[in-house]
Amino acid sequence: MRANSSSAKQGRTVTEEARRAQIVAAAIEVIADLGYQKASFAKIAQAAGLSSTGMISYHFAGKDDLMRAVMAEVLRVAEAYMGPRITARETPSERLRAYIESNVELLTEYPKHLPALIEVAGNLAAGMDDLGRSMDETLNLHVRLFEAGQEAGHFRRFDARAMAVALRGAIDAVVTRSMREPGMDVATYARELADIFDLATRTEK
Amino acid sequence: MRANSSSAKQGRTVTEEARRAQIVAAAIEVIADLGYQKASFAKIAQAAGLSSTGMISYHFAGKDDLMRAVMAEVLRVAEAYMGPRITARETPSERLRAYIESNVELLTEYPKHLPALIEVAGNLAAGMDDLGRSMDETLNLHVRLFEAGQEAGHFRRFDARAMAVALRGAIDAVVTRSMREPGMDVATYARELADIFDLATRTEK
Amino acid sequence: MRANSSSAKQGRTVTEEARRAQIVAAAIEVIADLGYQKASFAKIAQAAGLSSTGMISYHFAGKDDLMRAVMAEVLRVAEAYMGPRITARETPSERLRAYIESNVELLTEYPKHLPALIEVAGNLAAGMDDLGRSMDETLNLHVRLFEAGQEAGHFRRFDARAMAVALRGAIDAVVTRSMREPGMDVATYARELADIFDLATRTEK
Amino acid sequence: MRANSSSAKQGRTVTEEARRAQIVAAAIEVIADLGYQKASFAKIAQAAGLSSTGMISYHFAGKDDLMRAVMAEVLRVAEAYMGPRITARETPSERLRAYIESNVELLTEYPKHLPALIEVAGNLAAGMDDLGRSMDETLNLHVRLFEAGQEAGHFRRFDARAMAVALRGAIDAVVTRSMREPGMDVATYARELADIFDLATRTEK
DNA sequence: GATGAATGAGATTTCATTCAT
DNA sequence: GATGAATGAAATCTCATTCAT
Repeated sequence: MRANSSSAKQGRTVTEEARRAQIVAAAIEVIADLGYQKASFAKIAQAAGLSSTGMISYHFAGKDDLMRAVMAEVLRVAEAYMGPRITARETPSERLRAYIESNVELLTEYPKHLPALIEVAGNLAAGMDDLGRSMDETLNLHVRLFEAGQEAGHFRRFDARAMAVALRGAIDAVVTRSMREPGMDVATYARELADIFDLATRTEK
Repeated sequence: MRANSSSAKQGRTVTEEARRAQIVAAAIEVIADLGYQKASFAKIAQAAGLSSTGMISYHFAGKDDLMRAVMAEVLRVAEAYMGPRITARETPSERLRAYIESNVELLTEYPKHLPALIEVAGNLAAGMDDLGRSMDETLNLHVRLFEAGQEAGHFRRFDARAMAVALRGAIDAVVTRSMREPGMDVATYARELADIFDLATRTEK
Repeated sequence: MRANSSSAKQGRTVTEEARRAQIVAAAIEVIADLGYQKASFAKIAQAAGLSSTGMISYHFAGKDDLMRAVMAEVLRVAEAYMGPRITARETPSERLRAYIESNVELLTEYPKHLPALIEVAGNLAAGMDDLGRSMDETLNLHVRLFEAGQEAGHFRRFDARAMAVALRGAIDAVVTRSMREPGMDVATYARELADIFDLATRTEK
Repeated sequence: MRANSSSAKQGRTVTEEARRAQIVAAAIEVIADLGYQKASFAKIAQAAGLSSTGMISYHFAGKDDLMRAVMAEVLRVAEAYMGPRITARETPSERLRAYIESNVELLTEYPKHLPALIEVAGNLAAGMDDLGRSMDETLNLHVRLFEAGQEAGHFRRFDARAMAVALRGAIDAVVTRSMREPGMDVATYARELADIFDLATRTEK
């Protein structure tokens, strides 16, 4: 009966892990293409080449659980791509720029991941507090980065949380825009965003 | 019968206009509280004190039509509130600050309006291109504002569209955050956002 | 309150009679164009230039009552058109031919009437037995016509009721066909039908 | 999921085929008894012993799809019953008579099938052109049969299409009549109809 | 482990009808 | 006499989930 899985990792076989990955990948595709609303189990199963939705229910405890897995996967990919590019830089300013640029680059490398993330995050059901918290943690990361920069004297004094929210929102807006305007020149946006937050954070003369 | 109303104003009686307003108000409330997804006609009818969902279908041609009306109402309120506060200022910099601050203030004055707008905008069904375009127009307004400021020498040279997207996203992120954190100190965010975009746009020394 | 009218004539004012006629005419049009199913009060009211369906409910006791009136009107028009053309002939054979031809001609003169009749007759709700009986009467008329012809020696011996059913069905089929094929050459069908039933009824040898 | 089946045969399991057949059978029953209009999914599901209308939507893409299946089933049964009886005869005249008689006999063998077919055909929604065309093909079959008979000299010269329309209409009228008059003596009608069209088609002396 | 089938709740929409004015 | 507004039932369809095999 396979008492359904929660998002916490349990003992899973290799095949099961593969199936889950396949479903999550299909979900990301469908969510990015059709939006959260129309991303029904039926559509996802079809995209994954499965013959029934039962298979999804079998591997995930419910829609929420699947969405959790989608977010986790996107965050994993994002961390893998962006992490090294950020830590390769030394100063907070350079890291901030690297963060923005690598984040926007993700849009080119994995065009469906960030759109899917935004769709899911924008439709978090009440009671999925854990997911909300996981988004908050990402935000807190930004906050700490800004605070560290301030303490080191690289950044001017500003409300780190407000800056983090603005940064998140600005990047998300670029993602959203790229959904509506597929052929968009993403690189320009990356550069401009980096400039904006560089000017906004740098120590005033 | 009353068949189908489109979002374009037609000959409507006073009572009908009142009912429509009542329904739209209820819809804004419900959307802000429960999210776009769970804002069914049933919930909205209940919030509006109507006995059946048929009443909503009677006054609006469908969910899309109602959503159009919701957006129109929010934009109307926003324009009425923000417009005078912006035009009262003279320089582009001051107007930019007034724009940001009055926009965030709206969150205090009409706590459900902007959240509702964001929910609706984030769930635009395919084929509601007119709504998408109406959002684009708002963006274009920003673009023109920035370009005007640049030509007048008040703003540095930057990609006006990218700046507009960033601004929109940053403000929306504050709105979104305030939804998750009801007691939030909004004024601080307003001031910080204004500072950020002041620094990001001002002519470099 | 105008306790609603049944199809039996009561004391009606001139204006009321005019309104009823206007509604019936609109109903015939709509039924012929859209079919019985989609001929809702809303569509009929719209076609009649009325602002609400309430007006129809006010003048007719219900959908059944309206349909009764539609049938009565069509039968009235048919009788007025066909009656004289039939009685102008003398022999049963000639009258049979005149019946068929004038009936098909009606399709040209009043293109919506017979289609509407067929739609209504084909969707008689259970419990509208009176309407069913009124159709039966029309059929009985045919039966009597055939029997009279047989007794007078103009027609061969056949089951008059079966012949009547066949005739009714053949004519109705032409009407139905003309609905699906608007530009159809109706005259040919009229002539052929008349030939068929002439051959089928005439005294053998 | 099973999403949507079209009327074209796809890979279906045995169980599914059985369920579909069961639903179609129930639909034929309900349509014949209550008429097309009142044959809602709810009634059909009940007649089929299903617990919900969802089951029907699961197996058929919509009401249209179910109706298509109903027509296909009736035509299949009719062909299976009538086909051999017709081809057993040699001359066009005999075949015509066999056609009529076997068609009317169907009414005794499968009392609900032809009534259901007529109800469905009479309520074809706009946009179900394929169904209309499938009815036209049946008609064309008649046309070709008549033309063949004419060329072979067995039939007099007449408009084959008009004759086909008359034949179809006459038979349908018998079916319709048998619906209103359940205990009707169908055999008499069969014989009389055969006589009528024999006389109407035979080479004139 | 996996599949197809079944379920039942819930969504939007349409409709005929009624009622207060 | 007439109108617009309101009603509530019913219809089709979609969905996430469960279950037997």
